[in-house]
Order: sequence, then C-alpha cells, then structure tokens
Amino acid sequence: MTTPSGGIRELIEDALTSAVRSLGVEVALPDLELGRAKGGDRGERGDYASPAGLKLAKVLREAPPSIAGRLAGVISIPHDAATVEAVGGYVNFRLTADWLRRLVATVAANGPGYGRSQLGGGERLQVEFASINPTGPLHIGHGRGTILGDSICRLLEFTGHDVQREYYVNSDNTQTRRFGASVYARLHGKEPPEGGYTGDYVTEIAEAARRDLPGIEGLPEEEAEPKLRMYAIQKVVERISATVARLNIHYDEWFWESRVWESGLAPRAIDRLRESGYLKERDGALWFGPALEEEDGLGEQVLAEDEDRVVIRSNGQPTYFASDLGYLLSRFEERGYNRVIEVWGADHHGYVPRMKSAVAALGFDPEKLVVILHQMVNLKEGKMSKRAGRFVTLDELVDRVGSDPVRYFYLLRSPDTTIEFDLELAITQSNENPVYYAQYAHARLVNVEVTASERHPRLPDRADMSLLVHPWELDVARQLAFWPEIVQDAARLLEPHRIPYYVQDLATAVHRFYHAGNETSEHRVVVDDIELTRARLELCRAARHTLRTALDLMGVSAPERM
RNA sequence: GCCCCGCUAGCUCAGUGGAUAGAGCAUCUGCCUUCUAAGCAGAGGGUCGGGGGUUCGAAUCCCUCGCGGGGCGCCA
Repeated sequence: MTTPSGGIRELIEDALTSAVRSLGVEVALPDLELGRAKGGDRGERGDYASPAGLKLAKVLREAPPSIAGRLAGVISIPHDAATVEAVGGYVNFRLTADWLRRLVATVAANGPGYGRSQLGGGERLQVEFASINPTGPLHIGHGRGTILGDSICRLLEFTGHDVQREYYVNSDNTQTRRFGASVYARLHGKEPPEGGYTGDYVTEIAEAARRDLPGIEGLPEEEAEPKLRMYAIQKVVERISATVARLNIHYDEWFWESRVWESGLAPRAIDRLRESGYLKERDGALWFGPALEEEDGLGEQVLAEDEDRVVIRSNGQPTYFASDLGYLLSRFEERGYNRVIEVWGADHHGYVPRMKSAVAALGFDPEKLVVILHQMVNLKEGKMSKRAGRFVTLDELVDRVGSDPVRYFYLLRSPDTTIEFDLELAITQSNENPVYYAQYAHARLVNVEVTASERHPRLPDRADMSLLVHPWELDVARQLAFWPEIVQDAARLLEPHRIPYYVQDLATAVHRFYHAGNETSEHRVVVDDIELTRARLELCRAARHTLRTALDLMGVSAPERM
C-alpha cells in the first residue's frame, strides 16, 4: 500500500467525485464538503461524511436521500479503505479495519517521514518573522511571532518548500538612532536623551564598546553615534540569536537594513518608482502614492493604499519605507524568491496595503507578498510587581518554564486571538502544560518498545497485523490516518495551531491503548505471545513516529523517558 | 470617524455553510502488587455577545448594535 501524501481524505474525495460523475453530472461540481464526520453517538456516522445529496439536489432535481443512496451504490473506494453508507442526504464513510492495519504497517516502516509531501514543488520562499527593532532583549510578547514564524517554516519545509528564515535588522531608523544616542550618552556617563533606552544593558554595551572601539570616546557624536549604533545592534542581535536558539529557532540570515543603502538597492528602487511615476515631491519631501497612478492602468493593488506616504523626509533623511522598497527589491529581484511570507504583529496591519502597493509598483505580483498577522500579547496588569517584573524577557520565561512548554503555549492559540499573558499563572501552571501529555505518550511508547526487546530478544521479522482487533488499537490507527490531511491543512492555511490539537487527539488514543493493558494484562503490548507482541509493537512504532514528527513540526522535543 | 482582530461550558481556547457544537483546565465519582498514574473511565456544565437577513440548512456568510484589543505620523 502506498501512503498517499494527501491521505485518506483525498482518496475518498476522488472516489466520491468519480461517483458523482458516473451519475452523469457534467456541470461544475459544487463543493461536496467532504470532512470528518461530526456528532452522532459512538461513531455511528463513520469517519468521514459528505452532504453530497443535499449539495446535488438542485443540479439533479432529485431528492437528497435518493441521490445519496445512488452515490453509495456506485462509489468505489480504492483498496477497500472505507465502507460507504447513505444516511438521509449524507454519504458516510467508515475506514475499514483492514485498511487501518495496512496503514499501521506502512507508517511503521516509513519512519518519521509519514505525512511529508512535495506539494510545494520545491518553491523557493522566504519567511521573515519577528524582525523586532534590535534595541534590546526580546520580551514575552516577541515570543509569539518567533515561534509562529518558525513553526510556519517547519510546516512549509515538511510539505516540500525550500524555505529561508530571515530576520530584518533595522539599523537606520528613528528607534535605532535613539538607541545609538543612548549608548553614546552612557559612554560619556550621561543619562540617555528623552525617549532613549535606559536599561542596564545599554550601559554594559557602552562599556564593551569602550574596549572594542578604541578612540570612540574622542569622536564627536555625529561620527561616534553611527559606529556605536552598529556595534550595539550587533551585540543585541547576538543576544536575540542566542535567545531564539534556546527555543530551537535558527535564522538563515540576519539581513541588515544598512545593506539596502550600501548596495544601492534602495536608491535603485526609488529610481524605478520615480520613472514609472509613483513618486512626487511635496513640502520638500518625496512621497509614494496612488495619487499619481492615474497616468496608466496600474491595477487595484496600487490603489489599495489611499494616502501618500513619505519616502524621503524634507530633511533629506529616508524613512523606513524607503529602506523597505530596497528590501523588497533584494528579495524579489536580487535574491529571486518566488514568495515572501511576512509574520507581523497586528499593530502593523495598516502597513499591509502600503507594502502590497509597493510590491506592485516595483513591478511584482502583490500576491507574492503574503502577510500573516497575529494579535498582540498583553501583559496582565497588576501582575507586574517589581519582583515579578523581572520576568518579562523571553529568556527569563524560558528559564522559568522551559522551551517546550513555551512553544506549546504559544502554538495552541490561533494567530487571531489576543493573548492575555498572566506571568504568575504561566509559571505556576507550567507543569500542567498539555505538552507533557503528548510527550508522556511518546515516552511511554519508547519504554514499551524497550521492555519488549528485553522480554523478547527475538521477535518475528514480520508482524501479522490481523491480530490488531481491539477498538482502542484501531482508534490509534484511525488517528494516524488523519495525520496527512492535518499537515496539509495547516501548511496550506499557514496555521500551525492545528498541529498541537491533533497531537492531543493522537496522544489520547495512545494513552487509552496503553491503559487497556493496565486494566487487563492480556491487553498489554508486551505479552507472552510473541506474534501478538510483534503486531502491537508495530502499532507503537507507527504512533511513536507520528508523534515525534508532529512534535518536531512544533519545535518541541520528543523525550524517550520522563 | 475609518480600518483590522476577538466575543463559543466556571476559566483558557478549537471548530474551511452541514447532522445531536468539542478539547484542556477547574469541580464531582471511581481506578495503581505486574509494560511509566505527567495516565485511564465516568458525571455535571452552552439562548455559540444582542437583533435582523440570506439559505433546504448558520457558531460559520451579509447587515446592524454592544463590549474588549490593535491601528490610522516626515514613528516602526
């Protein structure tokens, strides 16, 4: 049996579509909404269901139950993977025990590759995430974008994309200049300017600069600040890199904003926009805006932004937007990524139309810039006592709770929900984190396999899968059957939070399966009968591989013992 | 004022127009001499923010109102 990369859902969907065609439906099919069967008692509706009868009633001018009945009669599921039953206007599908057993054998043999696909066709894409102003350590709020971004990368890699992880290092904007000025002030034993950075780390960086940049103290501020700024940013970048590394996150490139000026990319982008009439001067500044676009048909995307935006200030200084123009050129032209995925906090949502407009104005397809917005992480007020206030950095959170629970905590929430972060609760409840439930299931499976090899040094080479008959055994197999479609949906929708919810379900099935052996010793995996042991081990192996794979996709470890 | 996100069980949250809306935590009741109890089995708990509309069918789509969060700068 082959493991369909699209999984069993795709198999059934194809069979259903063919069946509908065989009824003589020529027109475009409505969405038959094949999905997991919901509701009902004791799985009476099977595993998958489609309201195909209801959907086709209009087209065929026939009663839904009649259509569903006819479909059930003609449908042919490959490999006898499922049985079919019409109930009302629905067509219900139940995975067969036989197919589930074969699936287990395939997954066990496949190892951790189960669910992997080449859907992406090797598409080269870049994911830029968590490009926080490098002016200080990451705090708890920054954890969300980093973990979300990295998990999206993992999903895309697993589904056949060529992914590059990038951090855009702001170095020439207002905030980083303030940062540089603050370091300059500390270097000379003064207080940072208004709106500057006051943390202890600023002083530490100033002291380090005194050693590493000989003569820096003698320079006037105009000359010293840029040097100090680049030095300080480098220091902060190193710290950020170390912090995210603790969360299993490794960037491929730290792309400095300064590079778009040194390489001439930004001026080139500006020239291009000027030539195509997207730029104009007003009040001594240079503006980008759709107000000029009437000269030719430049498309909806350019019109999306309804206000002009400053590119070069009247004082001659470029805005961040000017840098971004060069940055876009670097990614879509210089480096030639097919798509760029941006992971931004919701506070940047107003920037989306502007960037899309810029992409279009530079001559690229705005669809190639995909922006994932996630809502904010708010620190619960009142919890931030002086003492607790020390634990606002991501490093400190990882110190207190550990990387795995932190990743799991963030990944459980869809990007659309605002997180109210309760620090005390996070710390006191960290041992109740659902991550342990999943990891424990994995560790149990490993342990069982170890026990088996001790008790039965010589087991049959091949497993007789027909020995798997109990509902709790087949339920584990059933969960395994769902994995490919979970991965596909998560990758297609760029929604990693689907993974931990699946892991929860799989772990539940595993724990139930394991626990059957606590109730009745004949139901243990390791029993006197080596044939039976062998078959159950096959199931353990398949489940273990799949758990491991799912945890990997979340960047969470799969411990062998707990 | 305009734009984006949210409002689902006591709490935190899943839920791509389908059937009787789910999970974890919390609460209550059971289960460890034998492969890991960080586990298992069971119970209670819901006008899916309010009101209209579209549809054979709405937590899901549309309109409207309310509440909470975010944004609307020659900041990023």
